[in-house]
Amino acid sequence: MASDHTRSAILAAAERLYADRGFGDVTLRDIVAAANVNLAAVNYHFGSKDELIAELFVTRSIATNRERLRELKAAEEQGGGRAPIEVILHALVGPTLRGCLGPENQRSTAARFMIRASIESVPPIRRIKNREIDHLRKFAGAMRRALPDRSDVDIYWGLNFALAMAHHTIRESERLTKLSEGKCDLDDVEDVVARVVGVATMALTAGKVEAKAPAKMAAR
Amino acid sequence: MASDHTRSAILAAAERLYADRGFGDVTLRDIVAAANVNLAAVNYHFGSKDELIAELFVTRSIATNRERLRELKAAEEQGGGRAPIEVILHALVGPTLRGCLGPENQRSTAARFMIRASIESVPPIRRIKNREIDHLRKFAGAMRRALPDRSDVDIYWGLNFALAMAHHTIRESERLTKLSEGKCDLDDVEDVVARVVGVATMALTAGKVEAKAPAKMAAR
DNA sequence: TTGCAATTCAAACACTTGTATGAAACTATC
DNA sequence: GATAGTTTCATACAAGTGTTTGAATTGCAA
Repeated sequence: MASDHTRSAILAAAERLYADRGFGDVTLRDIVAAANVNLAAVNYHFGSKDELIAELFVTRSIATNRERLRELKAAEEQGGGRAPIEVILHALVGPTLRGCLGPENQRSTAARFMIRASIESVPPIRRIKNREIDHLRKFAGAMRRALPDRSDVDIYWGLNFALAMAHHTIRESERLTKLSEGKCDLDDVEDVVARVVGVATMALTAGKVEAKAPAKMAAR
Repeated sequence: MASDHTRSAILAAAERLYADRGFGDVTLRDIVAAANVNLAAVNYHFGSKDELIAELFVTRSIATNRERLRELKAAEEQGGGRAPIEVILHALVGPTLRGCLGPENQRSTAARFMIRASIESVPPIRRIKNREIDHLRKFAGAMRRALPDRSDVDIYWGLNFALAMAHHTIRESERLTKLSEGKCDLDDVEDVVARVVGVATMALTAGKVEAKAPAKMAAR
């Protein structure tokens, strides 16, 4: 067992560096320098650089997924097995957005790391990432229960678009701020969440309460 | 002037390799091997690896932007200076989606390269990329003319979400196919374009033609 | 304390990267 | 056809990468 101090120092330093600068240009020597440990410590404790990244990713992955599922389950139980679509979507995109946006000093390193992981797709992560599909399927199931009249195709597209808006907003938050000259306030996280959930909900419910599919025009 | 053959062979090979495998793990030696030229040729013709990437990016960048603007101008002129919002959004996301989705064999290498560039953000590209904001501003202007009652904030968010859905769908097309077990047909590009445009249009016009804003609930 | 395993460390290793060099081959002009 | 300028080529270089090694150090039990 021993001290464990070195091990966790490496994990913390690596996560912070990866979150800040991406996987591309963070070297093992950067990590050990930030963690104040010896170069060989990484290979001693984790086996290889890739295994370190993998451990980082799986740890955060199950944590994030657990949080999302907790929100989901709670909502479904409260609604007797069927939650409103907005609440489901909120459970899907809320945790990530909350972690990655908002005032600089209260952003979670963990969430920023996960965003990097979802963007850069380095080999050790890509290998693990397929399991995420099972996790998303649970949300698809809940959405189907919330919107029993919707086709599977529409459900999946709605899920895709919800994740798209959340992730893209995080990834390009700087550009959106600059483009809008600060008019879009990315620090007001709950407003961002509400916008994403609102649009996704509309995408999923359009043509149900109202007439019929307003999409499909323009072009060709 | 000379043959130029080597130069363009390098450009073509580099673009294809970067589009397929990303900037991260494509080496100069991979490129010269694919182009059947000598290793030193890259530095001779382009100065450095970064300058090769930059030239690739600026060339494609102005080409893509020109295509999008051509569609936009045409639509606005036809509408007497004001185009329908769906057509504007179609001009924004159509070209990219068409280039990156659809049957494998007819995907444009150029567009796939641009997606890579918009994702991986390697230094030489990041330096150039700020000009894209000016380009997006032109679309924001057109959208404002199409929806004069909408606030700037809503315009920018709509623009952001439209790009989000288009890019994310391209980037995660494989996962969406797997998640939906093939039910979402990513090869039907015009259907994808229509879905993206449809949702973005809804996001931008909600609470205008119909009753009142269905968005903004959930949370806080 | 003694002994033994776990951990740390400096150093080196094997490999890959982008770039530089100088000679060779080519091309076009006179 | 000789010459000057351009382009190709094999090769070497310097720097950086993850990993390995084997000796030193530490921590803990007998």
